[in-house]
Amino acid sequence: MIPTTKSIANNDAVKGLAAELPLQTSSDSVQVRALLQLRELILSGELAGGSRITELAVVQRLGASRTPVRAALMRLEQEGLLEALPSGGYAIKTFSERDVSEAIELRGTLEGLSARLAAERGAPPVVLAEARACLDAIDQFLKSPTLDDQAFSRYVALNEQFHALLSEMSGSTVIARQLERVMSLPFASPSGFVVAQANSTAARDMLVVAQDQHRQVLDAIAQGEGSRAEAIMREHSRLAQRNLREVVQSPRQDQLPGVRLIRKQR
Amino acid sequence: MIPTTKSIANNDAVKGLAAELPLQTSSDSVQVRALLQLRELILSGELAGGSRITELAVVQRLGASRTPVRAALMRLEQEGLLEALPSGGYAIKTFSERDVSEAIELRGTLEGLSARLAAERGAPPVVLAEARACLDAIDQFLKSPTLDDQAFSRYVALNEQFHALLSEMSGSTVIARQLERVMSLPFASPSGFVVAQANSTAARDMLVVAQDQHRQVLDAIAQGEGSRAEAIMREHSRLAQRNLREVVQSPRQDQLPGVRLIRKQR
DNA sequence: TTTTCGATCAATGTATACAATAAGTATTCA
DNA sequence: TGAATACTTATTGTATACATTGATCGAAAA
Repeated sequence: MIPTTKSIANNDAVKGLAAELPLQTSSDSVQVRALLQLRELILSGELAGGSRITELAVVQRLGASRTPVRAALMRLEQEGLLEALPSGGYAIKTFSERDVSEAIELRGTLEGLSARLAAERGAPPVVLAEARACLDAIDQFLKSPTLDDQAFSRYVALNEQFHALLSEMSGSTVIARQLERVMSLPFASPSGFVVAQANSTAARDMLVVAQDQHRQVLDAIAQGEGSRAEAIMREHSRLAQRNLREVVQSPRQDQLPGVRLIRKQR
Repeated sequence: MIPTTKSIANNDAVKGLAAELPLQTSSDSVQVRALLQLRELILSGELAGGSRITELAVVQRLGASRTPVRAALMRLEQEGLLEALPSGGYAIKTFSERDVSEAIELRGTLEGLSARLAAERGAPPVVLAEARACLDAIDQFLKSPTLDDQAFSRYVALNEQFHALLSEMSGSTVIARQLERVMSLPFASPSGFVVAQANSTAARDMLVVAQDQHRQVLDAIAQGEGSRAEAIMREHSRLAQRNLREVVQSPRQDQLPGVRLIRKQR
C-alpha cells in the first residue's frame, strides 16, 4: 500500500514544511513518534524547564495532529515530566536537587523491597543465573584499569540489565510496575549519573564499589537473607546520591539528559 | 447559560436514550464525568473483570463522545484498573490475592519511608498538631464499646485524613505522588478493608490496635526516631493484609468497591 | 489615574468524519 | 473435507471542525 494516502498528503499540504524534526523516520505510529520526540525535546532542554507548553505549539513543531499530541502530553504528565496546569495546558516540570534526591531514595527503597521479597520467596534459579552472568560481564570491563567513554556506556547498559533482573526476581508485577514509574525520571534511573564522571580512577573505583554491592545483594538473595538484601539495595542507591551532588556542582551539565530540568536553587 | 447547546443536543439526538446512567449530573466536564462513571462501573463489578472493553461500548454507555472516553481510558490504564492490549483496546484488569497483598506491602513501605523522612527532617508543627487533633477525633469514636455502620464510615474518613497528613509531614511531593499512585487501587488504600468487618467487638479491637500504632508513629516522628517510625508504618500496613485474607474468604464481597476484581485463584 | 466592564482572541474541550488495520467469515479450490 | 484466500466488518488511529472557556487588552466611568 502506498503510504501517501489522502489524509497524510492533506496534512502535509496544509502544514507546509512543518516536519522540522525528522529525528527518527521510524515506522512507529504517529502517537509513539510524538511521544518520543516530545520527550526528547524536554530532556534535551530544548524546551526550557518551567515554561508553559501549548498543544498547538507542539502540533506545529512535530507536524502531527492534535489527537496524538494530546495523548503524548498526557503520557508525559503521568511520567512526571509535565505538570497539568489548573487552567488547562501543561508546564514543563523542574526539579529541585531535593526532589531528585528523594526520587533516588524512592528507587532505593523500592529496589530494597523487591530484593527482600526475592530473598524471602526465593528467586527463580534461571533469573539468578542470568544476573550472575550479567555481573561477570561487568567484571570483564573492570579488569582494565582505565575506562573510555564507550566502556562506560556499555557499563550503563549492563547495569540497567542487572537492575531489571533484580526487579524480575521478586516475581512481583505490582512492584515492578511502580519501579518503572519511579525510574521514568531519567535522573532516578540506576545509572542516571554514571556517565557524568570523567574517565578518572575515582570514577572507576566507584563502579568497583557498586559492583561489589551487586555481588553481595545477589548473595543475600540466594541465601534467603531478606533484610540484608534490602539494606544493600538501599545503600546502593546512595551512590547515585553522591553522583547527583557532583553533577549539580559541575559546570558541564549538558551531557546528561534531563539535568537541565534541575533547578539550582532550593 | 443553557446547557442544551447545539452540540450536546445533536449528540443526544443521535444516541437516543444513551444517557442510561445519570449517576451524578454534576457540573464537571464531560471528561471528568466519563472518568468517574467508568471507574465506578469497573469497581462496582458491573463490567466484569478480565473482559475486553471497547471505546465504542463505553461511548454508548456513557453518552459521551470518543475523545473524553479515550482520555478516561488512558487515565484508568495508568491507574492500573485497565490493561492496554497489544492489539489496541483495553481489558479490565483482575488481581490475584498476591497482587493485592503486594500493593498493600508497597503502601506500607512507602508510608514507612515517608514517616522516616518526616522524623529525620522534622515535621512541621502545624501538621503535627493537625494529626494529633485527627487522632483525638478517632478516640472519641472508640470510646463507645460498639460501632454502627455510620461510625465506621466516619472512621474511614478520619483514617484517610490521618494518612494524608502523615504523607504531608515528610514534605516530599515526590513521595506523596507515588503514594497516591499506589493507593489509587481501592484495596491498597489505608482503610480499604475496614468496612468489611462486621460490627463485632473484634472489628473494634482491630481499630484500637490501629489507633495505638497511629499514636506511636506520631510520637516517633515527633521524637525524631526515624527508624522506629518506619517500622511502625510497615507493621501498620499488615493490619490491612489480615483484613484482606478475611474478606477474600468471606462470602459477602459485594459491599466493597473493587473486590470483585480479585481473582479467587492464584 | 485607577478600576471595572466588555470585547476580542487564543487555547483547550468536545464531537465526529475519515483512514487503516485486525479479526472474523464465507467461499472456492485442491 | 480441509485449507487458503478474499471479503466484510468491527475497532482503533488520525485529523479536524466546532464549542467553550479563560485570558488579555482596551475603553469608559468613577
